[in-house]
Amino acid sequence: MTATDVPRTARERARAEVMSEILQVGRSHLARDGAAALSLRAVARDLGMVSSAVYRYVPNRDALLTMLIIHAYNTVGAAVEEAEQARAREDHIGRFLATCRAVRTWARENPHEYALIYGSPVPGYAAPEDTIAPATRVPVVLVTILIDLTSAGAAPAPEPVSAEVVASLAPMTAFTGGHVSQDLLLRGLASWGTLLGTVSLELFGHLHNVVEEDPALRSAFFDHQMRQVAAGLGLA
Amino acid sequence: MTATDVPRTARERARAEVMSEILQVGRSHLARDGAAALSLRAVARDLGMVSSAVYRYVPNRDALLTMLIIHAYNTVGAAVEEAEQARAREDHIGRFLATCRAVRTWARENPHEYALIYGSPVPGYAAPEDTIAPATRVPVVLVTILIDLTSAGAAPAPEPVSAEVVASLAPMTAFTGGHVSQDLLLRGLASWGTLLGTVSLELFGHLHNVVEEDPALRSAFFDHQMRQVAAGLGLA
DNA sequence: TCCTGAACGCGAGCACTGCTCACGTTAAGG
DNA sequence: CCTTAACGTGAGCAGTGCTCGCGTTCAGGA
Repeated sequence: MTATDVPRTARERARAEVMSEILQVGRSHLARDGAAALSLRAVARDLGMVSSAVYRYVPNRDALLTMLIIHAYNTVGAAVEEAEQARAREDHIGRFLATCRAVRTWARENPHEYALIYGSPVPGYAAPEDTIAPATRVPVVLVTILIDLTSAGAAPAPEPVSAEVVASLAPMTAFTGGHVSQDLLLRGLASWGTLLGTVSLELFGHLHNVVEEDPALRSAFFDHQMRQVAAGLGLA
Repeated sequence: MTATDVPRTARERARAEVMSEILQVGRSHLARDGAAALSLRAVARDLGMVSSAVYRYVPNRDALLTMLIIHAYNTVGAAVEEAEQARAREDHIGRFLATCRAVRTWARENPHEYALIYGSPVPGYAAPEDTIAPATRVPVVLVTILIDLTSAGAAPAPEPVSAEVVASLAPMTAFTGGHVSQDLLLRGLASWGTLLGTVSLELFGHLHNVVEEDPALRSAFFDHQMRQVAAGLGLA
């Protein structure tokens, strides 16, 4: 069971090690210079290899970017899950705010990673299959809060939603089953949009001359906005 | 007055023409391949020039991107202004929804342009001075609606806002004067974030397996979300 | 135990990019 | 008319992604 995916031979060991080194160097380059400047040759140089050697491990530059995307999704997902699980299960608003704050904090600490996953898609559009699972970690946390909120009977009375809009949510309701009202689901998606929109506005410089730059004030602003969003979800 | 900025000599004429050709070809390349693939050499080729010749007109690639950014801001700004002005001045919710729809429609028609201005910042971070005025056109429309709403006495009763959050809004209130309550301003910023967040989610593929792909359903979903946002602004 | 084939690292090379520079040409204005 | 600045050219530098043929090294079957 556990032995199957653990490297045994020296070669497999070496390969795994080189692989993780490539990823690590790639991450540091991404963090320093951003995705646009990520260069396989530069990564190879840092590793003391010739550039063509990395192609034994990584098919092309986009594949490396994809790995970094997956890593980014996983780190923000882990950060969010940890922050959210630190709150009591019945503290719905606390869990929600913790989630929002964790996303923003992670984004501010890793702006290039954030831009990579929530900014303009860098590789040729089609998100590889492997990215979708990590990408769902944060949304899953949010949806879980909505489910818990509903099963605790604390969800606001759902307002009616047109049949067409209900139909548009089909892929989503396949996940949530009937555990969350369509109305609350829509509000949840809106809050997801507001969260990412607000963080993107801040990180991408669109709050310049709009909201004071001072970090404490920026945090206060963000907190206020997220509390407002929480209120829209029926969270006290 | 008008004669000063109109080209007179043949040389100035030619220069202006080449300049606009560069921009036009740049725009078509951006629309086709995206910002990352924009190449000065390719633009030069399309123009029948040698690559170094374009440097007589454009200092570097980033400058060309900046021009495209400005152009993008202006086209989305114009589209929004036109859509919004088609509504009656007292139809606040109609103006708001028209604005939202215009942004989304423009974004769907010009995804790479949208990504350029509202996605990850491509050039070396610092947004040049020339971009800020065009960038404000859409937000100005939104704020104007809020001002009109307030002066029509139709704004919802403002809820109290902490002193710290008020302080964070200093740059913004410098623009609006006292014409809009701090609470409404914050809600307006949230709706701006939700609008961009929702459009970004859709355009950048984050609604995959979340909201049905069918264009009509996507539009219905977006409309519902924006109506919800409008309700949060006190718009019927 | 040997030996075959796969994995590996290397260096050269292709096509492309941004950008610079010295060079003739051309046109504008004193 | 003639100087000066703007223009377009082509060569060239440094960097990129990616490919390919070459020896080497190692793992596992005969």
